Amino acid sequence: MSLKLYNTLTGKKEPFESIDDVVKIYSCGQTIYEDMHIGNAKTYSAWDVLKRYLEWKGHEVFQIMNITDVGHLTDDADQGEDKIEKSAKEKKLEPMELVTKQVIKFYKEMDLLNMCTANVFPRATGHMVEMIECVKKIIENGYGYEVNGSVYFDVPKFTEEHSYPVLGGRTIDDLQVGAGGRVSSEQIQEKKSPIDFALWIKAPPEHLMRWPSPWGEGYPGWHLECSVMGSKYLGEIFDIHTGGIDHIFPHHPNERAQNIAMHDLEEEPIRYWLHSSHITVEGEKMSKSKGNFYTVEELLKEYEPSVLRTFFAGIHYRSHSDFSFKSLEEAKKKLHRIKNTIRLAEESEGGEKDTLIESIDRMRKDFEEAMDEDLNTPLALSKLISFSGEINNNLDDRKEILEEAVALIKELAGVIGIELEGIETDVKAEPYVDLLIEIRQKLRAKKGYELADTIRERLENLDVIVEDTDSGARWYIK
RNA sequence: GCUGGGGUGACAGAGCGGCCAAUGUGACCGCCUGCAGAGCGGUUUCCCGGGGGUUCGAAUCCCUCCCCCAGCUCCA
Repeated sequence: MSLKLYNTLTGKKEPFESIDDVVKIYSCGQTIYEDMHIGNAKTYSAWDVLKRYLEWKGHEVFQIMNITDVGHLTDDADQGEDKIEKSAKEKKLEPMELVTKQVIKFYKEMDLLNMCTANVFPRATGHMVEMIECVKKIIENGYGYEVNGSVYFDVPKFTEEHSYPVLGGRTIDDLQVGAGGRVSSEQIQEKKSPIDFALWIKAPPEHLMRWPSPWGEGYPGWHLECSVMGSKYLGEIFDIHTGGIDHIFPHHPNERAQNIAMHDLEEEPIRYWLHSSHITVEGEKMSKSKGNFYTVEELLKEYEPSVLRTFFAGIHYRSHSDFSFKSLEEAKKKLHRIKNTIRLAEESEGGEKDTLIESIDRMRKDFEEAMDEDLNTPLALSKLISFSGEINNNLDDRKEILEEAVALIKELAGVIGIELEGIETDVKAEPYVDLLIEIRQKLRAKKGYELADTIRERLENLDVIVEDTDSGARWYIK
């Protein structure tokens, strides 16, 4: 069975074949001037799953995710203010100070969400030398020109010799941002063609983030870092490039053109382009002005990371989907169901049957089939939940079979990013809770239900769930 | 306007030519419980935006109409 992926470059689902033994993936990461929000996390989760699934299928994977720590511009067409600078000024921080804080937070949250799996998280500012070299090469190869300390990519020249497949059905004319006379700045006017874009931008005097270059002090254009870091860590030609749907245009086509221009390539530099759809919040586009902007930080105060990952797994990466607390609650319940099964199976003594053997085989196949179809995690998840039901129905299977089934659930859930290991009772609290439970059992035996119920309620308030069963009471931490 | 993705049971969401349309949630009923929880079983009817076509057969393919959503300054 082979994995099929929807390739934006061709607009088709294609069987995935890697160029060589190691699958190389570039994932567009974050511009690090603000906190990670639910939408960012949704996208990163998709690429984390991509990596995990490829590895599960036996590939070796090398994935990088860039961290943009030199700001892009707030305005269109290489104009306006640098977002990192802007945010730093507002917070009265040195730009790199802001970046440092945000990067630490980013890693922490990625780790909490179980998606800190990229092999390298390269940062733009750490690759200034390479970026300058890249610009030089593009000029040498005849696709770039300098004007007044800025360097532009010569799009018309490029299209004479190379294709410019604008991803997602856009046309090259769409590059003409600001060409309608709306924006009339010096920098736009100095371009040879309105569809050219900046490789290197001359820094105005007040600009804080600046680096010396052969063309004077400046800073890199938006698309440059991705071309440079991709080539550096993954090579001139590599397998997969991922990003948000918003990057379909113009970022990715420009990045692709740069890759070709800098290495003077004849062939396609990147084979598969994957794009993840955005999520809306309660039916509306997420935006700060609407106040429906949820950060990972605040959501993690209310929900454990696995709940978020279950929520993400429940949506296909290319589908539009809606985030709401209701949907998070649903995700929480799904997770609960799976966890419950694991508990029940682990607690079971086992019996003589081996009914589950077949289900285990089928589960594996179903999972792979679902995931092979362009990473259909919602289907995979639903299969996992059905499988939980089957286990619940066969808790009297042989113990080793139950163990195998549980191991499989953990393994497969792990592939779609849901961490199921380590749901243990709090060791320190254990003897005290046991004591309370014991007392409660004695009360129940004497029909002292009122107090017994109080104990149960009070424990529940402390996130300790008590359940009475035929063979006595058991408890776990919520 | 342009480009792309969609419209499936109360809701969320799979299915993309034929195995009486997954799965979860909600609601209701039953079993089990002192009660609850968890678990199990059942019910939630005739269904797949409208119309036309292709086919022995369509939610699935084609045409057409209607309606949503996203992208089109930077954004995951």
